[in-house]
Amino acid sequence: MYKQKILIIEDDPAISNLIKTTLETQNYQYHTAKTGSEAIIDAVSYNPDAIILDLGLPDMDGVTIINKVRSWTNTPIIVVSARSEDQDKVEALDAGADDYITKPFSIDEFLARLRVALRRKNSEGEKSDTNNSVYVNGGLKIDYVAGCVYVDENEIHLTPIEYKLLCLLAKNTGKVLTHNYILKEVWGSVIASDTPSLRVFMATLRKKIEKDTSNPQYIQTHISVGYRMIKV
Amino acid sequence: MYKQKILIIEDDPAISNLIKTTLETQNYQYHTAKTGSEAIIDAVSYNPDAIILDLGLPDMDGVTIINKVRSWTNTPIIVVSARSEDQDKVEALDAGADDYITKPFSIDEFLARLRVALRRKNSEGEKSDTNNSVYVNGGLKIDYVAGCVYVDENEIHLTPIEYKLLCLLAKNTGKVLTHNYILKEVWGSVIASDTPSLRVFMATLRKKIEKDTSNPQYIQTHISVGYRMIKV
DNA sequence: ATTAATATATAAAGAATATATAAAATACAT
DNA sequence: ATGTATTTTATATATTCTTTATATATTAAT
Repeated sequence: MYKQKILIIEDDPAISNLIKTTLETQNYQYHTAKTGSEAIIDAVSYNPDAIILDLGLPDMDGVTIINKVRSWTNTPIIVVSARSEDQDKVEALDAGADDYITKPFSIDEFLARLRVALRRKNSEGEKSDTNNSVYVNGGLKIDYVAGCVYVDENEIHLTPIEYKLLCLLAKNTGKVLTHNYILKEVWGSVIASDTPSLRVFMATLRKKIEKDTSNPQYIQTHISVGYRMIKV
Repeated sequence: MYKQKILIIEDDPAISNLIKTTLETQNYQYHTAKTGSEAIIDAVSYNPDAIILDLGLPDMDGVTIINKVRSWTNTPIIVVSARSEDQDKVEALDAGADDYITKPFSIDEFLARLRVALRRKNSEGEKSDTNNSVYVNGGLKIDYVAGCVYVDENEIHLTPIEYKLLCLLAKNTGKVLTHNYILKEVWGSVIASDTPSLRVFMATLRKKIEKDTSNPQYIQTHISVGYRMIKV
């Protein structure tokens, strides 16, 4: 299962360790940065799901960090700070922080607020994925999210292996895939004796998507090598 | 210019007035509700951009209100509460609240946190289907607020799990949901041994909403993958 | 070209797996 | 206590996968 990645930006080792241990118990993955400049780099390269930011860093103003990060991503930022003045909170939140917790803080509340941040990130993620996930090749259409295949606008039913097979070919349109490669990808095995089985699946798949199976439009045979999906 | 609409759910007139005056100075539009049941209705009809919720309402538990609202919309909810116990915060935030402020609170901080909530709402953009409190698909109708389900205008009775299951499928109409995803969302667990239980629920749910269970109109089986609600 | 050797397509039977659903057992709530 | 909801268990049915067999096609060799 995917562990969510948290970037901790904090120079005080005591707080940093507390947060690290807490995140470990909750099975999150994390990475730490001790300076602002380091933090900016990590925010890019580590690609975290959420950022925990201490405002009192030695080399850079907290608001500057928030602005820098916000210039290219909406990754949730939770500020953790010793300063409880209104003005500090307002500045950080208006700069683009999503939440502001003052030290000392309760671990349970901290985790709950982190969950809020991650929940939001997730629900936003679903939205963007939903659109650009349709494969179209001539009259053939694969909707990966819906898990459906259409031939000339008519939905056709594929078994799990047939579906995997078609997706594999589609994702590699134009490339010849060897028998062994296909077996490894779809079945997970490389037992050569499964090749006859692959042939049977190829036949049934063609019967479902090709107009004339003896003159296939989509899936081409490369004798003694493998198969290839053609861009029509 | 469009004034953003805030729904205030608060029975204490003193706090209510304070918030109202504050919002007025900032040029927000607002509407108030004094009870939970009133609040639910207004959340639908007033269609606010953000909700300010006091947990200590006389007629309804705060978490219940959050759950109800969250069953059909992601409108940001900021809880304002006199209770500062960790447990209260965690419960409200995990139920779906976006922020939690304890009384007495600073007006400036309150406004900053409100701006955070509204900023997010804007960046998420217009969600088309998701924001409706009634789901309609052919003869199937779900009233999320009332918690009722109708098939061809006749109300049917669903058990809690059946209802959650149906809502999950409805919210993801068109998408195939895997067994594990459904188990995680409805039961909160990922124990694979629960799959038989899921099957039983699927059967009873179909018996209640499908005309012919052996040829389902709404819920389609994707063998060895999961289930899908079809847009009829 | 003709023949032999090899590769592929596909039908059909058999084995393995997944699903639907009834019914019993357990847990839960009022 | 009683009724309702959920989980477990068992089993028939349906679907999918593999194997086997055979016809056809392709390649290689003489």
